[in-house]
Amino acid sequence: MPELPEVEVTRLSFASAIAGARVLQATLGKPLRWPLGCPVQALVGRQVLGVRRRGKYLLIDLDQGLLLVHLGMSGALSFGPAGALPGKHDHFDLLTTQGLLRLHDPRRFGAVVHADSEADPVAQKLLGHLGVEPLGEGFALQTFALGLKKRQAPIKQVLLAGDVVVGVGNIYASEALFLAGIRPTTRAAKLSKPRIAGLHQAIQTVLARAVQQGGSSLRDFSNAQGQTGYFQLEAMVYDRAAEPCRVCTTPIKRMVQGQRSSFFCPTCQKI
DNA sequence: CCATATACCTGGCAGC
DNA sequence: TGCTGCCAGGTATATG
Repeated sequence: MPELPEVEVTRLSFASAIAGARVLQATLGKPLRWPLGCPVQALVGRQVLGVRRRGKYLLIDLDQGLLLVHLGMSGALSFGPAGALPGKHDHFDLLTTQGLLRLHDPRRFGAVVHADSEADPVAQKLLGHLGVEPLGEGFALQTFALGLKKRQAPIKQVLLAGDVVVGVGNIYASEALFLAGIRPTTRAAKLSKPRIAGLHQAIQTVLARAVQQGGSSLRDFSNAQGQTGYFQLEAMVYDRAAEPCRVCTTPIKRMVQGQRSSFFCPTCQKI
């Protein structure tokens, strides 16, 4: 579920509500992808200063250190009045003076990690290699082109790798490549400058639009207020194998790259 | 350094 | 109904 748009939509849905809250209690459920990295009791008494995002990570700033939250494949946060006991798939609770922040994550590929600062090696191990933010000022065409020129791998896989540009996952990689008219199999280094410019724009267009639409809710994504997203309704290719292209009616194709599904229109995406 | 495969975990679905 | 196999939004890690 969670690519950049879903993570950003989640952030927007609880950041202001939790800001200033004091942690009353913290609880862990089953193990997540990585250990918390500090005694859970150490979170009690901390104050939440705000919530930022880096790639697909949420950074919850505390008065001492910060929490890095990743939603993995199936994670979702909720923030609201405390009440219900944790369910089978609720694996992290942060009870605060302003509400309960809860991580629901059936597959447990997600994580909550404490670090003393962003410069902390614990944080750097997760954030250090990340590429540029596609919706930030720093997403320059020139640097993007330079990054792609060094890579012989298929463009789809370079986008997913996240070391050139962050936040583009399996849905939005396919969608951005469709918008740019580029085949997912094209080697990144072989893209011409105009095609790179088109992709640079397409990534921003797709991600910004998805944020506007509240993200994609394929099965179970919802923001911290429990609201689902609608971008999946306007997806051009993702999960539309054999369905007619919305532009030219050619059946959309599905293929596998790096053990992940890619979707494209063989007519609209020639090279 | 780069490209690709593997592992982690649970649930939903199609097919028999 | 129950079993099996496949599929799913990610990414650190290991292996060429």
